[in-house]
Amino acid sequence: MVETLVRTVTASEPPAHDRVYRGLRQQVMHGELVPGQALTLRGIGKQYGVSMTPAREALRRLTAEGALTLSASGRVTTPELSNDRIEELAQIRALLEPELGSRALRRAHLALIDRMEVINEANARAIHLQDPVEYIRTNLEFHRTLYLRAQSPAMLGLLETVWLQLGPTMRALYTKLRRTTAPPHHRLILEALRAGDDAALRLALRTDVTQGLRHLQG
Amino acid sequence: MVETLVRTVTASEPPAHDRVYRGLRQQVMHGELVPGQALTLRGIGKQYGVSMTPAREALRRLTAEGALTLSASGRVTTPELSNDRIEELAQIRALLEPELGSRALRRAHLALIDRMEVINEANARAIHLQDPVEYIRTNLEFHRTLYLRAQSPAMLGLLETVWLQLGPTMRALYTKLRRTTAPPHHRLILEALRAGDDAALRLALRTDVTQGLRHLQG
DNA sequence: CGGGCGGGTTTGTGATCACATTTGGCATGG
DNA sequence: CCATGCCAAATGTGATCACAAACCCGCCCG
Repeated sequence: MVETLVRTVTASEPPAHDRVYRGLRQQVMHGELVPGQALTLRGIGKQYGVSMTPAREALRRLTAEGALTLSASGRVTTPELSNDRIEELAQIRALLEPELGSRALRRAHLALIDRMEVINEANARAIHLQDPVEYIRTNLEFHRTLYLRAQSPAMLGLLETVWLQLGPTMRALYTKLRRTTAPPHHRLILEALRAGDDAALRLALRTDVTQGLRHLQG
Repeated sequence: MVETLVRTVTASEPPAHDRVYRGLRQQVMHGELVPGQALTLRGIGKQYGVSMTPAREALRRLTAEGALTLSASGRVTTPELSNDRIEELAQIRALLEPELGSRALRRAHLALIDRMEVINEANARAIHLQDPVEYIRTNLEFHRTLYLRAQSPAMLGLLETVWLQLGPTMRALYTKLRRTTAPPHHRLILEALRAGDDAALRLALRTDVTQGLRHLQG
């Protein structure tokens, strides 16, 4: 355990804890982890080739964002959300996403819509291939591409913490219902964007969000 | 530095990093810290009688919530918000708080309103005494008492991170304008609650939030 | 055959240390 | 008087260790 004493610094790499954080964050948000999955300091450390200290910081950061759950004894797991909690998080999405979409609408140009179109095709492919992680990833990227244009970094930041909390659950839901049909309301979103129709866009975003998550609830 | 080797454990105290976190969080949210205030690991550690490790975890957690800002070199300070950012955070409050109030309205009973009345009187006292920290504290407690009834823990959690981000700025604003007049719209909020008027409550909350922060913006 | 109890193992917590980078201020030179 | 370079102090980062609590699993007793 002494082989990495010399860190060949090429160009000031990002800190180790940040690398660990980003890796885990992506795993959580994209649904690569199942709800209830346990994460240990030494396990994460070994996985990323670092000691416990950076692993601890990464986990602390993620739990602070709600991406992970801290048990009373300090154990860290991916969250197992109650149906009430899922419902509430969906309502938060339904509150924030139309607002972000509406703000983005004024600034949306054609290149943006084209880019969303491309992402949406990748999303359809992921559905056809039954690839849950890729489905979640492209779906979030579709939405984020739009919301980035809203120029509201704080609101987008809040929304991303909501996505983080839903990550493992979305994965579980997806593998449970195994949909093979096309993505539901993305076409409506794109049409509203092209038409510059604010009300239609808000509605399409809201239904896309609530529809996607209300399929379980039982 | 070896005097605390024996930790007289009486009844399983909370972890040190949590104690540090709570202390700092309250300082930030209540505006006890000025924007741009620097916090060092060793300084925090000495202040709370712990080593760097718990201090680091507390700071990491707070920066993850947006309560503190991390410079490129890893230094931690309280945030100095741009006017745009203040405006955006106010808009988020204006989006979340009417929603939370509306949800609480159905479940609000007289005892709750009485309690808010008491808090509001303490708030008026703080204004009269020109006590910014106590003003901010009672003002937030007034709102939180209402929102707790909404039974929407995730949404309230998001809102609290917004409050956290605004904490130092609210302090700076308060000491800058030194208002001595009564709190603006709290009476309207209480009246709407008593009347069970959803629309009036939403409006009163929204204006209370935006009014309070739009006084600077320069 | 089921449930409580034990003990080895795993795990989080906090302290400490070495190290590289950054910072801040002061002297020097223009 | 201001800019610049330099050095000591301050600071964040990551590794390692000791320790107590929690956990897990199998054994034994009822």
